[in-house]
Amino acid sequence: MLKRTHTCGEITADLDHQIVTINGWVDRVRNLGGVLFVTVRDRYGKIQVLFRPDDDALFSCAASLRGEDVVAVCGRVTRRPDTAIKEDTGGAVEIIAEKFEVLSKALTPPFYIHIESDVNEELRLTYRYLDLRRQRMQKNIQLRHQVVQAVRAYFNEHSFLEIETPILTKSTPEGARDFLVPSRLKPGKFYALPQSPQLFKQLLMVSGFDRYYQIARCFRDEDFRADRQPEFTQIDYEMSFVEQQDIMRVTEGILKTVFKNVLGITIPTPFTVMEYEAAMDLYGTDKPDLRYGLTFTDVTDICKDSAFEPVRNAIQNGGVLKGFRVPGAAPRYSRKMIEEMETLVKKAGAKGLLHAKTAKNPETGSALLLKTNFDKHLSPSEAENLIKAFALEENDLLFMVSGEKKTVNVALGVLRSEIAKRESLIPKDQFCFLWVVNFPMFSYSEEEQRYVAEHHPFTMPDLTELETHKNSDATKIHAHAYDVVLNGWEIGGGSVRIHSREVQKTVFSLLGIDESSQKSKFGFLLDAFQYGVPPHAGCAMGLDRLVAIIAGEEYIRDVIPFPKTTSGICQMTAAPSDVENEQLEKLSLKLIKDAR
RNA sequence: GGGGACGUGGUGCAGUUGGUUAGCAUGCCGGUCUGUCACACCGGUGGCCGCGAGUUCGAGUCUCGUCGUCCCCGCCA
Repeated sequence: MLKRTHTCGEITADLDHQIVTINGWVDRVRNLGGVLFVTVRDRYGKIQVLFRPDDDALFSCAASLRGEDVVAVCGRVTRRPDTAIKEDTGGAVEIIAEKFEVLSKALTPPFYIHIESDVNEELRLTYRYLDLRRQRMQKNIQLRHQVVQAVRAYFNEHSFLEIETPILTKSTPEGARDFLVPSRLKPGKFYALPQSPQLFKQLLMVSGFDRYYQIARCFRDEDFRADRQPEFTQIDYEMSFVEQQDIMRVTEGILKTVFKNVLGITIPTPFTVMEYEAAMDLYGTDKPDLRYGLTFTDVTDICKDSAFEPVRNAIQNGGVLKGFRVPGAAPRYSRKMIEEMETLVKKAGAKGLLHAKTAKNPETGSALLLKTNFDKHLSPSEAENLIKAFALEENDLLFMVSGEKKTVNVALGVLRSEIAKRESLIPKDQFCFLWVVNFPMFSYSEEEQRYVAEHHPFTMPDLTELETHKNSDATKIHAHAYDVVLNGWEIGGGSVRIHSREVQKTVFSLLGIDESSQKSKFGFLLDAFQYGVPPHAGCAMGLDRLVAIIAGEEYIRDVIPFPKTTSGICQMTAAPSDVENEQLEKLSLKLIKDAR
């Protein structure tokens, strides 16, 4: 085999006149009859090879080359004629072939490799190894590597130890559904794949490894989304003898290093900090995208005596009236589009959508008129106050929703992000980081008729609030938890952890985990908490989401080499698949019914 | 579990109120061509319209079911 002396990307004008050998894939063949051009590609770049007709055998052999054949070419690097150098279609040099070998012939691929074109996702995943050859995926996978290296560089420089934790672990209640792995040696018992290394990293703190990190694979058996896969990767870290601020500074440091090393961008730190409640009130989500405005204004007071019954009733029942202004959008929104918006907020739980458009008053020529779907219920003074409260100008569009506060916020939040998309208000190439802090510790699950942890059960609650509200309304207790948000994506989250056995038991009890379950499920943690526990805190960032944002991708599938489809199938290997009955027997398992 | 979109030569798409021969681009194969770079030009190949029922004289088109992919809700501490 002709072994490469250089990669395709390394062949530049510096090597002019030198004899080189390259290995790679045939990207493209252009046969002009008397002269043959072959573009050869590897992961470092592309280089044009020229076959001249002088050597009949060589030329006719090269003429049979097809896309994706794997070749070795030896020849002299030569400056291309000036007339043959076109802008951005390759370098100033080419290789004039003297010898070549076909290392492997290729079938015609099922989709284009050499050009970026839309391809059915199913097909891409079936032939993922070919999809990964394409420039976009090559770029994304390389980018992912760079991000991981930047992360490691930061941690290594700051005395963190990279420590592995088990993949075969224990199923725990709370949180996502576990993937289970049957045990052969303990028939009828199961391991679980980790949803995160949470408890292990806390135990590492107990062990004295006061700065830990891991690029950790995590597994959750829940349904998929564009930003969710059943297995995903977390940048996981934990520190002892620290407080919330310390973790925030470290997280900012990691992100600063990543953006500097990968994109050459200096991101401003520290990040903006926003209370959970403020995020909900202003943006209707706990992960607001701050690249655009459209923040909400509360106009409950203005309309508390509204003649419009649904609004008045909502307010009298302790609800709110809130909305936001879309500058200059009025002429672009037809009745039909506004109906679509109404459908959207109704899906999100709102009872209805109030909307108004502003126009110049033809009589005065200056004051604004509100044209609304609740005109007849709106008094002139209410109209005027609304115009003031929202700072409305001509041709603005105003949306408002009334009802219970949380529902209103969420509905407006959904609307806000839809409007931002439609109005193209989201700037590209901008990175808006923020911290969301002071989350509620618990929420009440109607379905399960109990409190559930908003973050997780190992999060340190506000101890004063815990004492005050634990026997009355636990939803009033806040948690020392924090999320890092980038462009509307939650890219990470963490908390100060409980390091007291008593507090931990109190939280378990509030979650409805009785004494015996505490012992069987979390006994090892409670035991460990009796042997000297450093105060500790940590965080985990979603690597896939982070890389997707940096790569400008909308779906994390596009930054994962071998992802699964939304139904949890690997198109390429056809996993999950049937297993032999013998395998089941060894595991003491039997299928309830033949699902095949 | 629920809602929505899509499924037509290898690939990306079009296909009108149901109407006789399913188009276009590209790929692929063959030919011409000595500076192309998604080479160009000429010719050709290639389709059980996802699958199964039904309505109809007649279905790519309408109806029902089913399978698959994607998006969203639920779910994801």
